[in-house]
Amino acid sequence: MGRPREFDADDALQTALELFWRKGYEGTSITDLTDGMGITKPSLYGTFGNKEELFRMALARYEQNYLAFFWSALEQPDARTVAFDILRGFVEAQTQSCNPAGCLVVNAATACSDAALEIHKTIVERIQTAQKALTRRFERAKREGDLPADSNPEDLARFIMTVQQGTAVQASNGAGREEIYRLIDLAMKSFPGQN
Amino acid sequence: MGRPREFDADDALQTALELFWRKGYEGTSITDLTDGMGITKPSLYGTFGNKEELFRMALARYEQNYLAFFWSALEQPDARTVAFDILRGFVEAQTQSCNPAGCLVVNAATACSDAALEIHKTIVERIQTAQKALTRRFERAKREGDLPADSNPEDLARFIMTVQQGTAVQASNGAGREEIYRLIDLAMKSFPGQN
DNA sequence: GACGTTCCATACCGATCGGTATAGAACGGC
DNA sequence: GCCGTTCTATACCGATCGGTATGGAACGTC
Repeated sequence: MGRPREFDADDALQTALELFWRKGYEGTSITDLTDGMGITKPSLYGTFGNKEELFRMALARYEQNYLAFFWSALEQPDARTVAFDILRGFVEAQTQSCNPAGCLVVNAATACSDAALEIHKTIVERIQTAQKALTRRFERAKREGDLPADSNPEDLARFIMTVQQGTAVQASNGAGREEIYRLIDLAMKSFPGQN
Repeated sequence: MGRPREFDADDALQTALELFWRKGYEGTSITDLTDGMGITKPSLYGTFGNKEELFRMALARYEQNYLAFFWSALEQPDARTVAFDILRGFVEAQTQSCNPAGCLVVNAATACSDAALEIHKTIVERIQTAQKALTRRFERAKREGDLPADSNPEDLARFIMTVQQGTAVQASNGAGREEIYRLIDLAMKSFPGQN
């Protein structure tokens, strides 16, 4: 039924993801995308809807391929391991030499034009969702006696997310993986638990 | 000698600064600028050169008005006070209710289009300059016995900068001043010195 | 009051933005 | 071989991008 498409939609989406990752949502033009993906504009619009929908698909792929560790880290037995695994996982995702440095989500989380407000809103929601999930996990840890009674789960979750966001900026600006590993070792000294 | 300009260049620059701060370099169009500043395009180009030069002037003003505390904090007597004053100063600048949330520099430090590469390079240089100055200050502190002999000044400086960059993202995404104050109190537990 | 100078208002520039209409090429089903 | 369908190629759309040419209005100087 009909002419088969001459490109692999999955490969094309991966390419779009890497372009958005490296250049941001607004910094990536349709021409950048079609050139990189090796397809024409009607193919892009026919397959992915429009630029915003394409970005959302790329974001979903990014979360699935590069941020999935976050949700499994939540299942670690104690709060300190949860926190450390999350930070290590983020750093790995942000400093793979075969991928753009930094984090697609953080890159899209700061200033943006009026035209990109909807995308920005989605990004902020995603961050809040993760931060809330981490807060819930730390609340559980506190109930389980895993975190001290005087600790504040919300503050601890915000701290971990903040360090992650800071490392994303550092990675975008050229910091290496080993340096950032030392950084999170240092940051973990603020976290309650085995000193 | 000639007709006097009908607007205050300083006010106009302040408005441009706030627009760039809120919407980013690429997200702010010339029309956004002229509308906000209440001037016409020839006036903008006659007074400020072009968009890139205007941004650089706005950046200089930003550093002067909102980041000057950084350089005076370096003169505090001990490393811990230096670090704490820097973090507090950043949070104050990023969470003033009369100004856009977040940090102009961090907003411009992540992903960007090819067209903005020069701006991005300048921003990264600025961050590196500050980070290096902080490293030098911590090296001095180590020599003075103010930091432990086994501490790594470069890592400590990177840590402070990373927390600052993370708080900028948090502020951009709506975190309040008090929450971020608690955050940096927590972060300072990783820093060598009194408890 | 004419003059050179500077600024402002309008209209315009080529290029690019995101997005689409049209037409032809490549397939499966009959 | 013909048909309906789905893809691709090209050309095009209005809007906006950053930036400028032109012409008149407002000044200080003489």
